[in-house]
Amino acid sequence: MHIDPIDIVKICKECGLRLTGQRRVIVELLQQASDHPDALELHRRATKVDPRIALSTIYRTLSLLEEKGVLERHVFGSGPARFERADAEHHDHLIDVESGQVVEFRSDEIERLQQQIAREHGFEIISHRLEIYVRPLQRRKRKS
Amino acid sequence: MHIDPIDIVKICKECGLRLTGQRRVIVELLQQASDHPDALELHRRATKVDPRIALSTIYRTLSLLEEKGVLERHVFGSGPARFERADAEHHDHLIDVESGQVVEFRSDEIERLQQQIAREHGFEIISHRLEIYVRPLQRRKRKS
DNA sequence: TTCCCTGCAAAGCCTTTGCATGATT
DNA sequence: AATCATGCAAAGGCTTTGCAGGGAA
Repeated sequence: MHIDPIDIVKICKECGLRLTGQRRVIVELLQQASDHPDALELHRRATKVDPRIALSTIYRTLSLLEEKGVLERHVFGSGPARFERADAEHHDHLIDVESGQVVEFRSDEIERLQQQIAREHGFEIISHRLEIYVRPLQRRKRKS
Repeated sequence: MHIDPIDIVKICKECGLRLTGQRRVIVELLQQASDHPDALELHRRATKVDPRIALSTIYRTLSLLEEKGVLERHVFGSGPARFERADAEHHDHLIDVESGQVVEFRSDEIERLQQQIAREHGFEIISHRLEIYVRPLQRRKRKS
């Protein structure tokens, strides 16, 4: 499965936004990220490239890119918002509460069931989120 | 479907907690609530019964009752935490983004699929949340 | 040159916490 | 009487915002 890179040049051109160094850096970092970093983590990574970049710029850029549909914002548990590239194909998340690791999955069947449930209640779906909080499976039971 | 009332007397007795007027009031309000109020809203309602009750007491009591398994905490979208009685049977939520109304539903099939997905990834489920953000269905298309 | 964008600091929202007072056991 | 719970106010985390200076078009 190939994912097109985020074309920040094109996005800025189309939206009449300015192509700043900060935006380039943030997009590049999100491009590379295989995890789901939050604003602070992104700021840590960004300052390694450009030490002058401000946390507020991170927040502003993330909101902007989310608004343009380039990024998705997730809030797991009661933690800070975490971001990832908007995928062409929607997916949901398994969150390992012990390690904090996030695993993506997709179930067409669950998607279908949701559509059905919404329709039965007289609604149409705008968006949804499904988060499954998990821990690694124990093969054998043992004494605690 | 009948739901047993929250027995705050019993809960306090069992947990070695004190049965205060504030706790009675908060539990009583949650008992009656058919919506999913947040702490501030609960405080508004509580002060009508006892004007001296503090917001921090609301928060403390809500956390306490959540911890005891009496209440469930939900965070919809980016809003404040909202609370409801813990039901014997788990359910998920449809959130009408236009009215803010919350509709509960349950799908055994979705529950089953989640179990299966978690297992396939080598995890066991601790908890999960499924929120479907919706708007009322339009019967006919019309010009905007 | 124009205006958008940034950095900085301050404020905002929701929630938690420290501490002295007050209530329940 | 001994604790535990409360009220009040302050602080805490995350995020947004106001504003003046800086940079892209």
